[in-house]
Amino acid sequence: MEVEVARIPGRSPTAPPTLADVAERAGVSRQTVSNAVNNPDLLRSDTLLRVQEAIEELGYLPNRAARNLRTRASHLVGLRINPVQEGTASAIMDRFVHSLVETSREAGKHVLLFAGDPLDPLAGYDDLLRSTAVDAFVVTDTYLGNPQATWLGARRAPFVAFGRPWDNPAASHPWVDVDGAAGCDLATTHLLDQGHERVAWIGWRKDSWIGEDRRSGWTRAMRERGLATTGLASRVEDTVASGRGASAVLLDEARPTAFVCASDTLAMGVLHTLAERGLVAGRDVAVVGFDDSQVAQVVPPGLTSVRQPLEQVAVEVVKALEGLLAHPPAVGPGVLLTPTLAVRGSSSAVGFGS
Amino acid sequence: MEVEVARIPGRSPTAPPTLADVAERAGVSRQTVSNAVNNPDLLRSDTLLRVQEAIEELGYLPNRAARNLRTRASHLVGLRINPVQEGTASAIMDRFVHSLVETSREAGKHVLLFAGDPLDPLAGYDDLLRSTAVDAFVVTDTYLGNPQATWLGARRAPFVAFGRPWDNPAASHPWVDVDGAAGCDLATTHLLDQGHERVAWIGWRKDSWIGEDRRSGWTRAMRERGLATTGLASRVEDTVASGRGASAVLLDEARPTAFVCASDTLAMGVLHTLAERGLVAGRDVAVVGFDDSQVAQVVPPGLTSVRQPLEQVAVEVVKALEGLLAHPPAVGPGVLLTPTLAVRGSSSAVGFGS
DNA sequence: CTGAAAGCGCTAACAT
DNA sequence: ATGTTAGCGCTTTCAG
Repeated sequence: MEVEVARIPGRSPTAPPTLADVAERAGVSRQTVSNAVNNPDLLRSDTLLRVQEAIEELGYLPNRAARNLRTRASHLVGLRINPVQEGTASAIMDRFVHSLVETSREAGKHVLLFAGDPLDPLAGYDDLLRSTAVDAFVVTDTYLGNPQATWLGARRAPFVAFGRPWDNPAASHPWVDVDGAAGCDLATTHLLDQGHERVAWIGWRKDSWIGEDRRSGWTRAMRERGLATTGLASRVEDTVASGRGASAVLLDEARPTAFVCASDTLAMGVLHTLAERGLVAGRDVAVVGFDDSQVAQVVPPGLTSVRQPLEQVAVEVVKALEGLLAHPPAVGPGVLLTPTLAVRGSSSAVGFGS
Repeated sequence: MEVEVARIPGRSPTAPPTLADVAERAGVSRQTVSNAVNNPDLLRSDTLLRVQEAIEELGYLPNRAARNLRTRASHLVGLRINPVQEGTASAIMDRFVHSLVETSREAGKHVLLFAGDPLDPLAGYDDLLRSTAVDAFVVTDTYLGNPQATWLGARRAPFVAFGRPWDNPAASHPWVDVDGAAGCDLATTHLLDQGHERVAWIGWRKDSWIGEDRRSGWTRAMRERGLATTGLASRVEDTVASGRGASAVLLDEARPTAFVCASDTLAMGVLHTLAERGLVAGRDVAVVGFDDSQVAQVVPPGLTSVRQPLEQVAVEVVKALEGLLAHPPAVGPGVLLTPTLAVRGSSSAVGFGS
């Protein structure tokens, strides 16, 4: 296929134009072009215009590598991703990653992905840092406290955490998190408002900070109405099978009429139990999950679920990144966002019919 | 918090060591260090060892920006991601992205994410290309043919497509794809083997190449057994609601005992209809989806689904990228991989009970 | 407000 | 097998 390409005089037709090309075309020095791009207000308006025209005509865009070398910044943000957990519902990262990419672009940054060994929370960071491949990191897996924080802190690596520094509330790094307790309070209150009184909890084991936080929302909402929680809670692993098992036991022993779960995965386990017993979610027993995963959105009759405001999280994370990378660096306080509740058929009759 | 950091003599404690630092320490020239890193076989083994020791001691890693500038390569691969479709089941990208990141790392590349306007298949590519931010692209959304191919081709931008060049089978760019027809043949045959004879199809509208490909697998399998397909097929949009509506109509008018769907999203629609009518998936009516999404894995009683070998796809994509970026570039033929079937409760009694 | 000079850290080409 | 020279394209001094 033959294609028309604007030829840049004196250069290979495929080589992108450089600052020098633009300068020549506009009849100014290279520095002036650089200023036109980075500090337009330094130029007289007519020169500026002439340079901008030349830039336009040549389709000039600054060479990243050169700029990065000079400014010691890559405008890249590293994000570590873990393997997708098969058989799990919570695909929260998907939504977060997209929001982060979108928001980063508006801040002139791009997101660089790297893989992590799930067993080693530190793997992968070091190389990128030492090779100056990224300016900063977004750290997401802070569920086990975050060893990254102290480690990255020690290397003076700028990073923003999505997740609170559970093990060290006084930590000085910027973080953004979603209030899990508020979310579960919301979920529980929603169920109580529907007339439920025996609302069970299925959550994670006690060593999970996030799990305890979410659970506290359930406890709080129950206590607020003067309802007992004894015997209504279960702590298991985050798998469908565990949710299934826990809900079966709870139904037998505590006769709850509703379940609040620490994750959509667990909630799906409850739906399994209900299906097994010929019970209908939303009619016979109400169920609420956490994360508003795609699963929650499409499973019949729709799983009510706590939805994290990931778009907002991304905005705050990028804001924090910009502060962090500014001169001088500015670190604001942690940001705690409030989730919402996506109500569907599993917790209301509304989902039935149409 | 006070931290011990190895001080590099003569430099700011935070500045990473450079080639020159290593050279000085090892008592060789900078070029020799460069060779030690990039062409170790050029060095005498004892010098190599000495240099490697110095590298080790200083924790030296080449500065990416400098290397990129010099070699005119970023070792970055651009991948455009689209917003997560809410209310949809197919989260195939998640798995693919992770595989790609893993495989790329082994090839010394990283994945750079950028956002795309779903309405403009070309958006975002240009800037990255002209600013030399990436060496190549992985193009995934080839479902509408791929305008990117001709566009990127015209700019001499190296890219590998995940997806066939449907509109131009003779296209000369490298591509990797999964045989959708084979997948649906597999799914249909699986159902026929269970004794089903009236196997319905719910797929996409005719203008979707991928949809037609998948559908042809169903047709093929049915014909092979001498079964009629008339009245058993429906073409709708890829939403849960459409799958629900289509399955309701088909059940009323054609009395199928099984459904093969072009996506898990549509299959979930079928499950909705079954739930509405008090029918049990896998016992009363069999259902098979496509993509083996998380939804398929966790919905009761488990949705049988065609699983794309995304890890393999990633491997082939990276292989193609390496060929493309080699000197001279080597473009192999398109690679077509065969999916497998993840069998679950929705198409067999096996899923029941435990 | 604009231009000239220097150098970021690295590697390709050549010289030894 | 190792060292020397030059320069990738840009921005940060510093002069004019």
